Amino acid sequence: MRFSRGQTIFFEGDDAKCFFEVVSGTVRCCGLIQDGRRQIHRFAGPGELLGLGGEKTFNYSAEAVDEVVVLIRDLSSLDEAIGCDGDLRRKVLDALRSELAAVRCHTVLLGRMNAIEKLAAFLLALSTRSNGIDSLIELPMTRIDIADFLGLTIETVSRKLHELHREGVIALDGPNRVRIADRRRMEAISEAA
Amino acid sequence: MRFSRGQTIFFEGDDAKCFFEVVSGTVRCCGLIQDGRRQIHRFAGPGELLGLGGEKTFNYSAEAVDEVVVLIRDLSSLDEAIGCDGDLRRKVLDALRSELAAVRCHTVLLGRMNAIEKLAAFLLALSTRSNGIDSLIELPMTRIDIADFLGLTIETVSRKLHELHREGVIALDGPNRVRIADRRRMEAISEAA
DNA sequence: CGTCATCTTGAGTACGATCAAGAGGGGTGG
DNA sequence: CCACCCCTCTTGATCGTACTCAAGATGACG
Repeated sequence: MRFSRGQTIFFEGDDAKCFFEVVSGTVRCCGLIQDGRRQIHRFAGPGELLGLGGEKTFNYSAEAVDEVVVLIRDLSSLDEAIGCDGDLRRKVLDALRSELAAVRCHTVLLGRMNAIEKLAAFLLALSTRSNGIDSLIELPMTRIDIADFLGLTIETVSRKLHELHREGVIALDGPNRVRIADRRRMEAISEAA
Repeated sequence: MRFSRGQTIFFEGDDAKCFFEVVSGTVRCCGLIQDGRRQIHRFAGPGELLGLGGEKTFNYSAEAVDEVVVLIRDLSSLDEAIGCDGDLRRKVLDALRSELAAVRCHTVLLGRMNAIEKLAAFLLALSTRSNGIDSLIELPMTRIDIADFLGLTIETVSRKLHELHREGVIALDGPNRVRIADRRRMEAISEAA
């Protein structure tokens, strides 16, 4: 199943009849408060599973950040299937556990880091997730997405990005491309646990 | 197994050989950054499971907030046991899912609420969790714990608590006892999704 | 009664938000 | 091909909330 930039994959509150596996592209998972404030919990990339939260309805919304392809799987029979199929069981449990670990890490970032530490930690996480070796980072998401992920405003994201640039820690090649120039300093700034 | 106020149940980084079920008392689960800043992910009460994160080592620390009794369970055989035992499977999956839902909710609070909204949401959650009906809330944890849970400082927690009191939304009966005087206003303040 | 830890309160500061304006870039249509 | 529009991003000025630093109050315990 294919979704294009900005399309919603599922809404918070929808009946959770199925779960999803991201094949390509990036998905943002977000929660809202009534006056429109938004908090993105997670950017999900290829291989990651969505919608395992597992109550009757989804408790967050999922939207396509760019061109996204997902597999749709039936959720109703998952619990029993987990019992039978060891591989599936491991896959689902691993997905839940790594999501839990990631969101705990994110919690520390949101509650206890300042703006520049948040940015540095975010960029480093993207770097290790996508390229592994290369220091070039593609940002498929807009400043709004980054801000809503880090608990900041778009202006602060922009300012701190350029501050990192002025200090020689990163190079900016257009708004959506960043290169880590000084990984050591970057890690020092985001001294996360 | 019994722990008293302030004792550590397990450390971040310890080998995760077992998991825990809280029998009585309150446990705080927290992550740290190197300079000592702390973020509490969760307060776990009776019936809740700890340590299901499931990597080789724990990725957070658990400490007793007050007098705590926990059951210790072997983790090594859990994956297979989940395959055999449907009740256990449901219990573990439910625990993972509700923890995930709670931490997502917490993420919105940390990233997108201001101090007074955080306090109101925190007190309401405590109220529904413990008493259900009664509006009296016991706070087993100190201001430091509350601050580290909400991503605030102890001074701000104290100030905002007294602000809610001045406005007639809550009554304060000593530092560790709060009564919700005007639940409607409370919910309006914490208009969480 | 004294000590220690926790909590409260005040004054000043700083960080990030808000408000506002302008720059860049891509797409569409004339 | 250029002009225009729209959307995103950047940059500046000001403001406000929560933090920091500091001192005092409260309560538990020996």
